[in-house]
Amino acid sequence: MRLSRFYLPTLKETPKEAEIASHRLMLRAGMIRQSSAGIYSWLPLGFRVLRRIEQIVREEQDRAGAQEMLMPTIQPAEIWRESGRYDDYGPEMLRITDRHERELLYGPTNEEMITEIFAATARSYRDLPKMLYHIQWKFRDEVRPRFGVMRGREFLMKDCYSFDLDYEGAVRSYNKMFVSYLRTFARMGLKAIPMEADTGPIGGDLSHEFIVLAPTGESAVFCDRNCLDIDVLSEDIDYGDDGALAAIINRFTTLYARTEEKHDTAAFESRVAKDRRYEGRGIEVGQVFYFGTKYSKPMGAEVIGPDGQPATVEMGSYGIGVSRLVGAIIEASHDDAGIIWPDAVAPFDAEIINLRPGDEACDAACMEAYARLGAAGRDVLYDDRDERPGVKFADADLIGIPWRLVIGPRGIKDGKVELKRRDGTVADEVALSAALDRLATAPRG
RNA sequence: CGGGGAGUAGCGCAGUCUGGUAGCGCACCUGCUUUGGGAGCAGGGGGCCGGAGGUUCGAAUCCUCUCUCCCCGACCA
Repeated sequence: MRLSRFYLPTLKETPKEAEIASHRLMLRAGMIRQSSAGIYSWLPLGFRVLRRIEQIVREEQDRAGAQEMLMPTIQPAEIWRESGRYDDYGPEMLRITDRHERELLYGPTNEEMITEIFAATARSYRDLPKMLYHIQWKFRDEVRPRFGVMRGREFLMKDCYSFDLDYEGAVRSYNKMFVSYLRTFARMGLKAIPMEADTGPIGGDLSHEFIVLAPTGESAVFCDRNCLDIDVLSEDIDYGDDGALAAIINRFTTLYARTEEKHDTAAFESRVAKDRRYEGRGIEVGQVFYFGTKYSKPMGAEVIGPDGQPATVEMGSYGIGVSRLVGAIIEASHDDAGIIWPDAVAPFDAEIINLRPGDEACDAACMEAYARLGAAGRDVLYDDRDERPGVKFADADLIGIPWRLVIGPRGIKDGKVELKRRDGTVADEVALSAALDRLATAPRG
């Protein structure tokens, strides 16, 4: 993509409404534009990131055995009356009436809808287990939306629902999602720690929040440093091996990891040696939750069991805040100049900066780089604009593409270009061909 | 929902107290000069001053009502 043709309305000054880094940087980098409180349009740069995050979530859901579907944003009030939540939900639910005076709502979540679908179609225990998910826009009419996409009213969420015949089955599903989440966040370059979460009136210990560590996070978190060192991506995970999954989960759940709401200083200090105590801040990006028959019972989601008797299905739900993740990743990875995208979610793999468009040698070198990287399957942003170098460097820092290839008249007369990582780990003056070899084979994360 | 603040050009702001034909910086357009970290000079375009009523010869400015947005708190993927 040539930057001269790309719709990238960057801002030099910060819009005054943006307080936190991710909000500020997303606005400045031309990723989003606010429509009304807590509701945003996603401009091309932001949309690219959103799609990449969504795709990682999708791949890891599929890998864990969940199946993608799509449910509507608008739901009938009726099914929420069946579950008893229509009145419980309160003013956070956006209620709508259509021309026939039918009561509708813009879905804040989909337990009722999926349960209703499942109840109407599942017959036998042989239909179980199942895990179904979708990635869809939701709406919660927050009293006070803030922090940009981190706490919007409209947000993109992946929600998955599991259906099992009994508690043991539900735990297996829960474990699959738990491990899937570990992999999902790790692939995005995040340290996400599962922390014990409130299970509300249902009780039990089967709920975890996944917290991304970021110094600007909203809640204080306390955990054993050993949590930070577990590398889930290097393992070959077999989702059919219940024992292996349980073992991975045990490694986390036996370690102390809690948010401030559940933090217990005495327990922390007795369970975690002093040098292993980690205290920081974090952002919740996902939650896994077992809730048994809370919805299946009132909505009649039953199957005939092996014994010929009807059995109410055991359910769980598993959410990931996809749009929130965009903000969370920026909170976890930025500096004063701008965003530092992890490779796996970056809007482009590399940016080529032509310091002197119109200079024959620079143009030729840039076009060679652009063509070669494109042929190697890289997504490249080519800054061919007729701007001064300072403007280009500043925009490049701001939008945070992981690799930067700077081609200017000074270097090119010696056949040299500058190859840099946005995160500062690489800054080399090398021959163009060497830089291209390196970029063409660099991991995409 | 309680408390605070703000709506004036795309963005950041001044002007409001003390009414008198709307301004600054950046951005944008044209030309020339520049070109390795947000260039210089010259010229130019762009505003029903959030909206509705009112007071006045005259309202961005005073009065009334209203809408929106932001911050702190309570609440949340």
